[in-house]
Amino acid sequence: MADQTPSGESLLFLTDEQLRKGIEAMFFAYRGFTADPDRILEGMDYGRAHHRAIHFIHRSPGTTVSNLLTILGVTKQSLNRVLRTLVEDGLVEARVGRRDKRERHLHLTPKGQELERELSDAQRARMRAAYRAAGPQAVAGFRQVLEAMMDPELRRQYQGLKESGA
Amino acid sequence: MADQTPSGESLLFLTDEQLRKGIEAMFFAYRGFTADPDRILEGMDYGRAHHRAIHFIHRSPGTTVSNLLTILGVTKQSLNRVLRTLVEDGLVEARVGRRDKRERHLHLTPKGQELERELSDAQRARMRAAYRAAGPQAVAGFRQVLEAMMDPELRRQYQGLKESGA
DNA sequence: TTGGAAAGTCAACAAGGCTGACGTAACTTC
DNA sequence: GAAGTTACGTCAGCCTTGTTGACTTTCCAA
Repeated sequence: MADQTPSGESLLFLTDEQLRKGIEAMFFAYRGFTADPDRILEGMDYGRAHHRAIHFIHRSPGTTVSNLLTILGVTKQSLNRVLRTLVEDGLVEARVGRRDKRERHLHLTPKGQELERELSDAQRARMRAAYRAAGPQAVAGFRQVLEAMMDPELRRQYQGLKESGA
Repeated sequence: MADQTPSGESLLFLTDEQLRKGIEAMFFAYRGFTADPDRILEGMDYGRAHHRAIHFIHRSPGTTVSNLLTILGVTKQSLNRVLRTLVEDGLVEARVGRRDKRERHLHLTPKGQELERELSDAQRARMRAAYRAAGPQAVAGFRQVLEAMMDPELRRQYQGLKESGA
């Protein structure tokens, strides 16, 4: 959809100048996007990597370590460092799999859920303000462009996650 | 603007679930956004930090070090390390200011411009594909939401940069 | 002339990526 | 039941990119 370009001038939105603005918008917006959780995390012993792990464990409770590895796109050594501290500090529980005992199924503890909520409340508040300011139609466009910007493999991850909640 | 919500159900786009999707879209899209330059840079001695410096020097030739500091939001020690290697390698030229000789005005050398073009060609290609797939209206929404998501100070940076080219 | 801004530099450190190698338990296949 | 594979953890070492703190040089401006 949205492929009809009735006249040549509709392509003005594809000029290098327009693209550069989009690139810089991504850069500055991503700074804002991570700013609130970063602020909350600093002072604690955690960083952005812990936030990501917590987010996706909350998002998909019971997910395995290797699932998380492919979603986050880091090495197991890197993820393990993060996960270990979260388990040690009692924010994440790693339950041995029932069918396959090699797997560890990850869950947030109540304490972990509390931090998750604090972080996502902050991040959602900013998203909500931005969404409200821009309006529903802009939001739809926002999501379309972002989705088109993903690597195909990541897009599948995103879409797979997108509806799996219900 | 865009605040008219004729009926309650227009606010459906502000549910926590919608916001979570937006958050994950940002996460995955940003990975795609940086993937191509990262690929080009790996193997060279440069990283994402060098790319950012090169981008903004290209964008605002003659900009000073402290301008760059506020735009990039890093410490001068961190930026200096990047800038030093770029100057040593002959990609960036730091000209002593004529009015204020304390300032260094930064320019890309032909060699620097060559790398800049390679990097931004890759990044623009992805943006262009995403823009084309989503269409002009979606692009407008995309930019609106991103702009609303920035910190006010960063938004001023962005907007200040936005038109200064012509 | 003096205060302070702009720039650069040295040193030390931390977060969070990476690779490589190795170990162990558990599942799968022959 | 032996052999191979998978999932996970861990040790060691390295890199990039961020941080703070302390210090110097230059030089504009009050």
